[in-house]
Amino acid sequence: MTTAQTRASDDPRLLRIQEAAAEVGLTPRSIRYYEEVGLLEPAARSEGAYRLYDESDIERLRFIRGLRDDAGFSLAQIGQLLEDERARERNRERFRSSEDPRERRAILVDALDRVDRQIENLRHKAERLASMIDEAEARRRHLADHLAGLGDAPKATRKR
Amino acid sequence: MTTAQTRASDDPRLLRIQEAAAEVGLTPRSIRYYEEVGLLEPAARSEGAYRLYDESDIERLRFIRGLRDDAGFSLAQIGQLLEDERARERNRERFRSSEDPRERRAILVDALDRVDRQIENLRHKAERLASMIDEAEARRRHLADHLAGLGDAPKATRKR
DNA sequence: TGCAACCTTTACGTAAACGTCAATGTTGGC
DNA sequence: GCCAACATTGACGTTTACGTAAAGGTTGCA
Repeated sequence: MTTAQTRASDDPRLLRIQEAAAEVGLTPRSIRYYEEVGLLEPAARSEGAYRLYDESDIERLRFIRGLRDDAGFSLAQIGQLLEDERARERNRERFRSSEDPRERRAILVDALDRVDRQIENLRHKAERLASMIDEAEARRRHLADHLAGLGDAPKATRKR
Repeated sequence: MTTAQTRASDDPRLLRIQEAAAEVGLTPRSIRYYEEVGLLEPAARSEGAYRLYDESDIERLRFIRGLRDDAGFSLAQIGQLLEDERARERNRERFRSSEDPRERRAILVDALDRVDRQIENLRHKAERLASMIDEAEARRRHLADHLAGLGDAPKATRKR
């Protein structure tokens, strides 16, 4: 029996790799590499095996790029974060399908532990950044004060 | 056994590379590499060309390590930050040795611009991290609520 | 003075995160 | 049904940030 599946190649909301790359600011090579190391898989493949990405793939790619560029995480760390997310999903499933209150509680405690560790980790990074920002702002204030002390602008000081 | 008196050549407060490495939690190789790419130079060399590090070198190495491990900066970025710091130092010098108010003002405006860009940069990273922390904390609260709803601990849950 | 435990430079090896061909297949408009 | 523009899977090249080994010099204690 032939399954008349959603014909991926027809859906205009699916992007080919170059379009997806342009959309999120990556290169096709990077996206393929992320797939190679298990960070994501395209939602579908065309008849001729072209990778096709849907909206959630795009979000995921944006997430990865953000962590890489903005937060400076390695792909391994990003993989860990994504893996944690999947683990949470699985745990929710386990939790829902469990009847034993002791087991349900154990699942929650486990999840709580992991989240705590993750928060600790992120906080550490954030604190380091915060103190760098503080220092920079202190310098900024110092400079601004000096500048104010010198009187105003050099050329056109007066506003008509 | 001998009392291992770590006398470095002249000044006992100068550390050889392995001691410095142990002190800050790096390897000698890394320190040499940082020197190779221009991140620091040892305060002195012994008669036989051993690298000798003083207290300010150690601080600098700690700084580098912190940025690398905690904040996830690349060595190139760290180099940029250290370079900025040296540029600030030079600018202060230029500023002090200048008489012309217009030039002094220009120097300050320039410095202010650079600091602003740096702050912008750091803020971006910090915001990304902050939102990740928020999400994690939301999950944490959610889990904690569920846990509380299940009734209390299985064993000894007395908190202080 | 001897020598073990450091250190030096030089150089090749490696893992991560891609860049860049090359050979070949797919799509879609005319 | 043709063909330019895209895609595929290798496979090798590159940069960063070191690890590691080799060949030899230095230090300092016995």
